[in-house]
Amino acid sequence: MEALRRDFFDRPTLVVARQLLGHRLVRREAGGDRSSGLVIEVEAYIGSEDQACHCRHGKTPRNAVMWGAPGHAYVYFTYGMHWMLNVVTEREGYPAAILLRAMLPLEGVEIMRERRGGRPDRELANGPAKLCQALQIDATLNGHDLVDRSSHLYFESAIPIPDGIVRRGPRVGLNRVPEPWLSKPWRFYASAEDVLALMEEEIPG
DNA sequence: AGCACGATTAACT
DNA sequence: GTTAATCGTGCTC
Repeated sequence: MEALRRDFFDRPTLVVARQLLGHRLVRREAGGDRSSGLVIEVEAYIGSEDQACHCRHGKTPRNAVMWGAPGHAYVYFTYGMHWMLNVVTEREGYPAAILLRAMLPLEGVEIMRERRGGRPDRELANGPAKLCQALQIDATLNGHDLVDRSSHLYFESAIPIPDGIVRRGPRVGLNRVPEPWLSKPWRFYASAEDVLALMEEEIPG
């Protein structure tokens, strides 16, 4: 499998968000083991006009990575206990990123179970904070280059997700965000069941 | 199956 | 002082 290249992320954010579905997020553990999963849910945050975007009030120490080069990780802490992973998109100087909201675990399921406190498998990474907990993602990965196969966290191309199983809708969890931003259909997702069925078609048995 | 709530910390118009 | 791109629990129907 090939790592995604930087120019994959140097495109309009909605295009990247849609295309990111079905690609594999790989965590290289300290001992060299891999854990990974297929991206099945994302949300786009685009520009300082987007009133749901962290960059709506300009550049700050927290959101600085979003203004930088595409293909880097923007990791932030929220609600006093949760980490969120984003990948930066578009040209340097234009703040945009994609929030990784859910993945279908494939490799390293055992270590994910441990990190997730023995929760049922379908709850290992079906939320942005759960995904980070499952892959042990925190501030040390903020600003990390995700376009680098030798690094601790990167993307690999995996299976294309057909339009037929892609769903789209408003971003979730937004507080006090005005229209039209509140209703922008900038969330893209596919059900874990549909993606599993797709994988069985590709590789019968 | 769905809703309400508390947890807990860092950044900040 | 207020807020937050969430999660898990506990309660009700």
